[in-house]
Amino acid sequence: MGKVARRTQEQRTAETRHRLLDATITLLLERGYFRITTADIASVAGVSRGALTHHFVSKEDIVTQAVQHQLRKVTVDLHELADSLEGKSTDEIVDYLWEMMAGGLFLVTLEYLPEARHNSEFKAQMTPVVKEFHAALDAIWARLSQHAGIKPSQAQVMLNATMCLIRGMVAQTIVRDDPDYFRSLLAYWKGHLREVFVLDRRSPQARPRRKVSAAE
Amino acid sequence: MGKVARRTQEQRTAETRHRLLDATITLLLERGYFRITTADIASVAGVSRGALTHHFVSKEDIVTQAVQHQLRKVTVDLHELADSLEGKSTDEIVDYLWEMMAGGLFLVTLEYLPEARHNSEFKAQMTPVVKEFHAALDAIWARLSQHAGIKPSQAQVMLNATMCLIRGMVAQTIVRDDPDYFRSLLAYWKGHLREVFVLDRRSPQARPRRKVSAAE
DNA sequence: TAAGATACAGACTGGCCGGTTCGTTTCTTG
DNA sequence: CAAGAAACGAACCGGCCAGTCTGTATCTTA
Repeated sequence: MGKVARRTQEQRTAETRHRLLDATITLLLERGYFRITTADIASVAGVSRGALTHHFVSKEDIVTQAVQHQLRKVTVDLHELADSLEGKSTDEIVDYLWEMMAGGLFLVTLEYLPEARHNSEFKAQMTPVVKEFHAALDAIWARLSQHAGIKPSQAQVMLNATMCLIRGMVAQTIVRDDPDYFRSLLAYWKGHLREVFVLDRRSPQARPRRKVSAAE
Repeated sequence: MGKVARRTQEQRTAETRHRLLDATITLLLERGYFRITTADIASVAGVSRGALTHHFVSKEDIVTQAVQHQLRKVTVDLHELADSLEGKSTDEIVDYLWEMMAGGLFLVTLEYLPEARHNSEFKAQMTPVVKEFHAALDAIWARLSQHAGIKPSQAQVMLNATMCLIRGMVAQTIVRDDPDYFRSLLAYWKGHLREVFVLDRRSPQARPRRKVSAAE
């Protein structure tokens, strides 16, 4: 049988870790944090449990790093979205964020949140990972606000609200199978965003039609 | 020693079940679904595991019934809120809903959602419980909309959006310790609600409240 | 008040799983 | 190429826990 080509230690490590992290995300999504075992992860990754325990000191450790892995990929995607913003509507941005969150990102979050709430060590490991992502989001919101006729501070609040709305909706999808309901909520929110957010293609000084009350 | 007063079977059952359901909610909130055992629940309730297994066929069963118990109590509270709505602002309603959700209701939900997502039997048991609650919410929203003088359909969407926003925010509180952030989101949302409710105030029909149906 | 029914108590068990340990293979370095 | 280091594989173990089962107490009913 064809032996694997000779690789440097660095390559072996990178590949194995990568496979394990991908497998972890896949399994978090498919089976959830409390229903997967380290043996499952190793199996899906196609390596032994020994390999897993060699690279990650605990289950919490590999999950934390897997989430970081995922969030960083998503951050890259979002920056690409911000790159290609010409002619995009706020509707499209909302749709994009919804697809992203409902398509797995927030479902994975929902899997580890209960653990984070009750396992302080795990929470301590996860906190900086989440902070990094939130900071990245703020940067992306700032970029989006540049394309619109509103102040960055307003964009921050509105887009963070958008994310929270979507989070709540995704959570509800688990126990509420009602696409029309979610469509109506998204449609309402898109309408609201359109009123305030004017994605601008030419004139850089488009003004908001309404004032938004920022922090109290 | 003072023996327990003689009780009918019905009383014994009701009391034991009630203690077990209360203990389940308490423990779901404090330790989470996957970190509590049926032995824990029995212990907190002050009964034996035998009593628990006598009244509930499985862990999923007792959790489902405990959640139903909690949701029905919350429904009563919300109807009381709707009763005493004179002179209340939308700000106060938002604050009430936030306190309710962040104070435990949605944290409990977050505990069982992962199980519901991956355990189809559990999900099947939980679905009607959640549906009942959603229907109750719709009825309450209808009452609120009559009070505020806006169209029921609009109130449905806005108040459901409010709930989803709050859900997303509560989820985020677990990994984001930043009260100012959440305050600013709530402040923004209150402002938005004020605008809409004021906007539709111009056709106020001050009719007496009537019973409303949850039907679409 | 006796017999059956219901409520409750507590021991047992079989499977699971994360962490540990140790042996083997692959790569690096001098 | 030899020796050490890193990567990996696999068996083992100790604790945990939901469900089961059997025995006992309390209540109902005829």
